[in-house]
Amino acid sequence: MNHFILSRNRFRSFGKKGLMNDMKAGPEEEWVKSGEVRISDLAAELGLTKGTVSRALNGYEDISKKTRKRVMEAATKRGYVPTTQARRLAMGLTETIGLVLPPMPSQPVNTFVSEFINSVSAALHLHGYDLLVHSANSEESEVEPYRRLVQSRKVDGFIIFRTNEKDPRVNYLLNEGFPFVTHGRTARMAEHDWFDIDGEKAFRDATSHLIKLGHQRIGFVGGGREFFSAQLRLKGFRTMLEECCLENVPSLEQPGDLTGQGGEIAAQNLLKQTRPPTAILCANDATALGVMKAARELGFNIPEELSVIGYDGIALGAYIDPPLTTLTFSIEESGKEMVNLLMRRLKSPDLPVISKLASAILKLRGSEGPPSSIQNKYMENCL
Amino acid sequence: MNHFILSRNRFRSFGKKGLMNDMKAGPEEEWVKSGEVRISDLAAELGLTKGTVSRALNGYEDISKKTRKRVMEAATKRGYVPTTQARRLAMGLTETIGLVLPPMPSQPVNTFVSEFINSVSAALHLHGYDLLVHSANSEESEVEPYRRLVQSRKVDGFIIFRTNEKDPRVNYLLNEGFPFVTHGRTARMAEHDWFDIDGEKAFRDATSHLIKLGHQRIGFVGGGREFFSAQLRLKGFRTMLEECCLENVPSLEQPGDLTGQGGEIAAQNLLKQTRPPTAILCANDATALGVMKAARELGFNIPEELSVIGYDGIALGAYIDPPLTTLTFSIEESGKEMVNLLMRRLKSPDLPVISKLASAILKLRGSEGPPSSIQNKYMENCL
DNA sequence: AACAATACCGAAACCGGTTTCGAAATGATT
DNA sequence: AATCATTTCGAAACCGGTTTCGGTATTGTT
Repeated sequence: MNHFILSRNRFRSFGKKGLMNDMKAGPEEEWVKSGEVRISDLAAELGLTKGTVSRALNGYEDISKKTRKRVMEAATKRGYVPTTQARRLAMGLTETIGLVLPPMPSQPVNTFVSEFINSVSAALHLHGYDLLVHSANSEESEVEPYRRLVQSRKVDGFIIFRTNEKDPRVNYLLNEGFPFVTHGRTARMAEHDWFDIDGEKAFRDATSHLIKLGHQRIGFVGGGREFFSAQLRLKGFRTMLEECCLENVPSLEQPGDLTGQGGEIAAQNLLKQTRPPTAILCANDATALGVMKAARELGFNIPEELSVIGYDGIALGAYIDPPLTTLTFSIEESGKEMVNLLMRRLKSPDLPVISKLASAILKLRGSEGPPSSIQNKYMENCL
Repeated sequence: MNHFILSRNRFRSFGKKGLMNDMKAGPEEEWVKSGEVRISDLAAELGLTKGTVSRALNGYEDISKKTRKRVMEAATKRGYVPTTQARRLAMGLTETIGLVLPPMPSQPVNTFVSEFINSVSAALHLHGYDLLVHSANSEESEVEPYRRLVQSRKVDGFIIFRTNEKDPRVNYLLNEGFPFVTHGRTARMAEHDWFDIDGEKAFRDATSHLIKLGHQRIGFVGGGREFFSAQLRLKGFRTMLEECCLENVPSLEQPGDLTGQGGEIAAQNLLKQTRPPTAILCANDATALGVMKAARELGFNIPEELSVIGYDGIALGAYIDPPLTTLTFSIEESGKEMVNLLMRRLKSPDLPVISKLASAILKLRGSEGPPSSIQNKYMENCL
């Protein structure tokens, strides 16, 4: 809503059509400037009404084959493309999906967001949908952007990622009954469609891998408590420790914040202990990079004296020394699957919620190995 | 255009308004489901016509203070927000800017895209514009996505980045007379607004820095010839060599492709020479990481035996060993400036083209230093 | 050949806003 | 009190499509 005062008589170009009709008689009939022909022009040119032209182009069966052909030929010849806004208004839908970027860390290290946007956008396009990307203003409430987009009816649904366990965005949209799909689970995951990577299994795998290498004191650097996914990764770590009869040492579990700095601090806390861990699992690659940096500064050789494993599969992890072993998953698949879930929901809003869990795979690149002094006295007890 | 046949009598919910009017009499008047009140509802409720309500809300001066207040209060009370699609159709604009993601390398290396999208989106929002992100299908022509968006009138203008010297997208849009701004210069930069980082100056600075450290054999790993910006960086490198009376050795200029792999290959070509360079300048950070990897594998210590400098300022560079010295610039500023240029263009299409050149700064992090054997016999000749 | 069924298209309403234009109500002027 | 200028609002067109409904023209049937 504009609250400032406007002069009433603003310029408005009426009668554009007359000008166009003149142009169509011109000599260069084939070079049509894009998007200047309206359905009414086409109708007038063909001696039909715009309703008929519309039905012909949209495949209604009450149009004769001959007329349909005539209309379609004229349409392609004149380069007619329906104006999206008008079509959407008439049909009562926006054919647009919203994606709100969460406030970014000042120095993002992974390329998840751009890859994700890319795959989501591509998948949406196959369904004739557009992607509206909105950035969150860190000064306002997290749900505000969603509220704006819903109220102004700019989108038909949302793609949400980086969910928290208690997610205000999810609460808001569930309350509104507005369609959306999340990348990541939430406390209310039984009430909405979601896609997620099985981080718990991923960290069981990674932990198991380290244990098999002979590690018995394994550190863990997590994410904030608000990130459900980070909690699940921690759970996977603990589960596998227990399965292998390894003691869960609280001091070896350090909180992090999914950034490099957080990793540095956590690593210092871990490595300055009298009995430091021989391996550290990190909730993501950024954290792992911080851990590796701190380890170097404290004189730990990787992987001889300390194994490090991350999560995210960032491409540049392959170029550092040593290359970072990490858990990877297909971002492209994530985008595709989420779009499928969302399209299904838009088509039939009352279907039961469904979800999809994909798995991450451990990409061994060299930042882990057997501990320097193998002490596998407990190993016989378990498999 | 749908070409499949549809049955003619599809369900359409007319008369939704009657239902709504019933609801508004209900007991829970304050909990309004978002976006269910139309301007006609508001008008009926107030005993006004929708034209009057519209003018009141949009600040026309032919509405009495009293009426305006009444309307605005009712609007906020009922939670009225105009339907974007309808408003845009009536006003003949989309208030949307398109951004087409170029086909990504399978492993994107930097976070530029997501940061850029974020800043562009935020800047657009300040002007009441939305950002439509479209992904390019690698199988079709580069301009096809642009053509589609123009023809269907989904956007009012474009933000283009990663320009090539001869850029088909630029040619198409110039030909259409469609507004856009580029991030990066092109062969036709005199004909369109653009924003760019002064890569030439950046590489003059970096080269100068290395020369002052005592380097005399400096290698350069570039990007493909199609990237105008990479060419300009090369130019800056050459210029500074010449200014300092250093010989330009062709074998020290290696082509690259802006990826880590390309950097590895180029570094091998450089370092296996009988007189390898003591420093290597890279057209971007991904390349620099590849160079560092290859150097390590060939037994070169960085920075003692080889200095490496990149370009992009990726955050990950701070976490590797040694931390990567690089040329950085503000992506946020890029986004903001480009949006400013574009908004200006949309407001007054006939203004002369303008451009803005921002500078990168050399962020010293430790991957460069004086060469092991200082031979600065030429240094006295120049400053 | 008369009549019912069907194919085909025009007319008009509708989506939800914005803007123009003119008329009625109000206020100022003489 | 009559006249004129202003303020204020209603009526209606418009943006560019889609969809409903009804009326001809055409075809099919016996």
